[in-house]
Formats: sequence, C-alpha cells, structure tokens
Amino acid sequence: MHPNIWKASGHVDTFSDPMVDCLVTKKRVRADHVEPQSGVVYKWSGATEIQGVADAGELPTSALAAIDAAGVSFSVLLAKGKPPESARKVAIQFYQQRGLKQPELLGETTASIENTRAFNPENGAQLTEPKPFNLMFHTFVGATATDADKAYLRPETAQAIFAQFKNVVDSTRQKVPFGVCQIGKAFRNEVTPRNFTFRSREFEQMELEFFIKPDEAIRITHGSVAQWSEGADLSAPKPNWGWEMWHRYWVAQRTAYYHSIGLTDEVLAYHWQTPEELAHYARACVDILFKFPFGTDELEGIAARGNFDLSQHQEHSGKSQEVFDEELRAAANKLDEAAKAAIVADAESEWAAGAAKKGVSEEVGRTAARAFCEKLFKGIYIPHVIEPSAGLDRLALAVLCLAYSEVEKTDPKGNVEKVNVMRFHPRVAPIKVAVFPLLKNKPELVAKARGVYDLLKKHLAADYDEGGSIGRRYARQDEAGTPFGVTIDFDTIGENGPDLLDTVTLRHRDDARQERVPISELLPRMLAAIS
RNA sequence: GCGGGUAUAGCUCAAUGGUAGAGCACUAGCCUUCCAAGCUUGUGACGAGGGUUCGAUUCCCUCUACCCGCUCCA
Repeated sequence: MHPNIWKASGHVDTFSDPMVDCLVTKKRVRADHVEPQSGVVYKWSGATEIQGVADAGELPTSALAAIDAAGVSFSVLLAKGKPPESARKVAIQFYQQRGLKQPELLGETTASIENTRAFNPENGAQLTEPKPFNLMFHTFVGATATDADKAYLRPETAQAIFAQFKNVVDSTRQKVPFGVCQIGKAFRNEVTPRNFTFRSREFEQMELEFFIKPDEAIRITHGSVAQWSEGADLSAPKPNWGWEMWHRYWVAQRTAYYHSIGLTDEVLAYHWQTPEELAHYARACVDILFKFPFGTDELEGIAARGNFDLSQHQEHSGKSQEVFDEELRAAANKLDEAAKAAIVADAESEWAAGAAKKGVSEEVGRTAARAFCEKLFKGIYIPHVIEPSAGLDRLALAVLCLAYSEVEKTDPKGNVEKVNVMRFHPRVAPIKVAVFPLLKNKPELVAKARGVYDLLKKHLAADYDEGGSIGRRYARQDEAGTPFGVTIDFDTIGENGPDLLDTVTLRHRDDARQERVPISELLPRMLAAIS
C-alpha cells in the first residue's frame, strides 16, 4: 500500500524500534528499554597481543588480529562498587573475540558520565549505536525502483478499512453504528519469529472496525450515555450506548465466540491495559490471551480507539471522513440553548485536559471542542471506532494446542502404547463424521455404508473408510480429531430383527462411548453439534 | 542481523568414500461381527550449489530452510 497511508496511520514513525547490540554478548535490546545509568567509564584506544605470545609462534592469525585491534577503541561503564579490574576483564573479553589470545589493553582513560544508555546494564559493555529496526517491509511497485515507487506490505489489515471508509458509507447505505471487517495477510519484519506459528513475519489477521457515534452525540439524542458497571446487560446493543458499552459488548461477543469453539475460561486470560500501557489515542484496550504450552500469550486485542484513525486519514488526505446523522440533527434542533451550552462546556473541559496531556495549550483544546460541537449540532461527526483485532494463525495454533492429547492404551498382549487424540470441538473439527462398514467383504454392509456416507457428506465434512479393522479406523479418526464415527453392522441391514433395521452405531471420539441411533436421526444430531 | 544446533522416505530413526535399511504410516488384495490382530503386494529419501576424489549422502566450502537464545503484543 502507498506510503502515505502508513504515514497517516502513524506506522512509518512509530512502527520502528531503535535497537542496540551489546558488543560482548551480542545481545540485542530496544534502545529505549535500556535503563539510564551513571558512573565512571573506562575507555581504551585499542589492544595488542601481550609480548611473547605472538613471538612464541602461537598463531599467525592472532598476530594479525593484534594489528587490527590496535586502533579499535572500546569502553566499559564500571559497575558501582566494583574494582576497575572488572571493567578490564570485560574489555579483554571484547578483544579476545576479535582474535587476540592474550590482549594487552592500550591507552586507558576514565571519565564520569550521567544518565547514559550507551552501556549494557548487565556487564557494563559498550553498546552499538542505535539502529532503526522498522517493523514494516517495503518494496517497489512498478518497473523502476525509485523512492516514488516505494510501497509497504501492510503490517495490519485495519488501515485498508479506514482508507475505504467513505466508499463503504457512500455505497452501502449503512448508518452508524456499523462494522467493516477484513481478513487477510499482514506482514511484519519481526526480530524474533518463534514458537511455531505464534509469531511469524507473514500472518493471517482478522480485524473488525466497528464504527460508533461519539458519546456527545448519544447525549444529544438520548439525554445521557449508558454507564458500564459489573454485570451490565451486554446481550443486545442499546441506542444509548457510548464507547465504553460498545467496547464491553465486543469483549463479551469475542469471548462468547471463543467459548463456542471450546476455548473455555480455563484456557483464556484477559489483560486490561493500564493507562500507562495504552497508546495515546486509545481509551481502553483489552488483550485476550490463551494459555499456550510455551506461555500465556495474546490471541486478540480489542481497542477503543476514539476517532484517531479516521481523523488521521482526514488530516493527511484532506478528504472529509465525516458522516451526516439525520437523527442527531433533529435531536440537536430540539435542544434549548442552555442544554447546548452545557454540552459545549463539558466538551471544552474534557478537550482542554486532553490537550494539556499532549503538551498543547488548553485553549487549543477548547477551540477544537467548540468546532466539534458546532458540527455535532448539525448532525456531522467523525465516527469513533471499536477494533477487535485477532490473529487467525494464533487461534488455529491455540485450537491445536487445546485439542492435542495423549492417551495410553493397553493392547490384549499387555503392551502399553501412547496414542494421540485430537479433541477438537465439533465446530472446528476438520472432519465431522466418518462412516464405516463393520466388514468390507460383506457387500450389503458396504452398500449400506456408502449410502449413509452419501447422505451425510452433502451436509457436513464426512469421511468414508473401509481399510483395516474397525478399531484401526476408529484410531485413525481419533488422530484426525473426528468427533463422530458411524458404523454399519448386521443389525443395520435387519439381520437381527426389524427393530434394529436402519439403526447404526454412533461412536463418540472423546470417551469411545457407543449408542444405537436410527439413520434418520444422524444428521439432525450432528448438525446440532456443529451449528 | 548475531551466537549455537539440525538437515536421509509422510513420521521416528539407522548405516556407508563404491547399488542407502528398518519400524510406523500409506497402497492393493486375502482375512476380520466394534476400538491400531495377521498374511501377501506395492509406492516412497540423502535440502541446494561448488570443491577434493577414479568415485561424495559420507570429507571441505558456500547458500538455504528449520529449531534454541537475543521481548514482542495479531
């Protein structure tokens, strides 16, 4: 996507972390994560091989390294209360890594220094100059590779929604509140892609931008804004909801979704970001986490982002991102001047405080608040947004981790073997049902089983298997995580009386339980389990 | 990008400076009346490039991918 999109979204400026490396341990950390330190710095202009070592015909490479290292300066911040010798030890380590066997330090000087971030707090060793590490991949679109052709691979799908916001509003006749969602690839130049597919440079992201009215608009149309409190009814949206209720609503909705595919509260965790953790434009953000085997980590973030994104795009593109709300204008027209003045006064004090936080004068905030209210009374505003943003790969990984189980089985000979069962919730199981004839050399059973398979496969992901023994086929499906097994036996074809005709064995994956079920009941039962 | 490790069949592992084996899985057939029985059959691999050598999967170099550590937030 065009660089200006990412300029407007703030990614070009903020999605870049300055990184520094420790020259001795090679450890890489974010420059702004290094604690500022004060103390005495020992500096050396270089090092050479201690006399005698090179002469002894030790290693020619060592002698060459001595020449190279003679002009390489290095410094160490002496830890408080430690002897200078400890700093020299670190320096010797540094020069040894450059090929010297027994370095002799040259040109030692000392100086005191205040609040520096140039040294590794762990060992005092000098760090490299900060190098920007941009999390966005860039490329060139078109035949020439000049700056004008530069483009970024999107680091999130959300900005495409904002950039197209007006198109959607103008063409789909939606009224706020409404949502636009997108699923697709996103790319980030991660320093450390790890933990299987948990963090990867190319990932599948699902984002929803749910656009809502500013709280002030709700106040105009409904007199007041619903306040959230513990236990509030979030089952269905109400017209007097402001951003906080909508935010809680989406947290509840997303939680209900995770529950519906088997991710219970036992394996989920929530992190409500503290005011210090929040991005400056965000009003609230909650992370939904999953207890992975490698640690509890994030699946999804749900943020209340105010109108930051659309405002940014409006500012950078010069194109209005405002919507017109007839209901709001009608309600505003009915307000008397005192009621309007109260709304303006509240907005003024709130915006003034916000401006002060950002270091702008309060008067700027008040002026902006007045302009905002003036438009609001005409029914015009930039929508605010609630943004659930989830990683699909992460969810898939969570579902796999949760489903995986090992079961010990003892065979008739007494041998214990470990078998794998994927205990997927039926809604996410890749195969919902497998159909087997009890025996494959009995044409009547095979024909009947084929018939049942044909019946089921039109409605759900079904598998048919006649290879090996019946137990083996059950085991195969357990490993694939198929929740239901259907076996056609001699009862099914009526050999043991008319009562059992057209009934089958329904076998359950998780407990190997079997029950007798008429063929006509199979589909309704399974559809109920997966819908 | 830095440091360490790994790379042989779908999986787990062998062996070898001279035609690469097994178990499981998979395929086909026989058999089998409910939880990986048995017999027979078949498919299938040395990550890529270069070097040394009469000959390299094996020794050397380079590259690539993956794993672990450098802390990120989908």
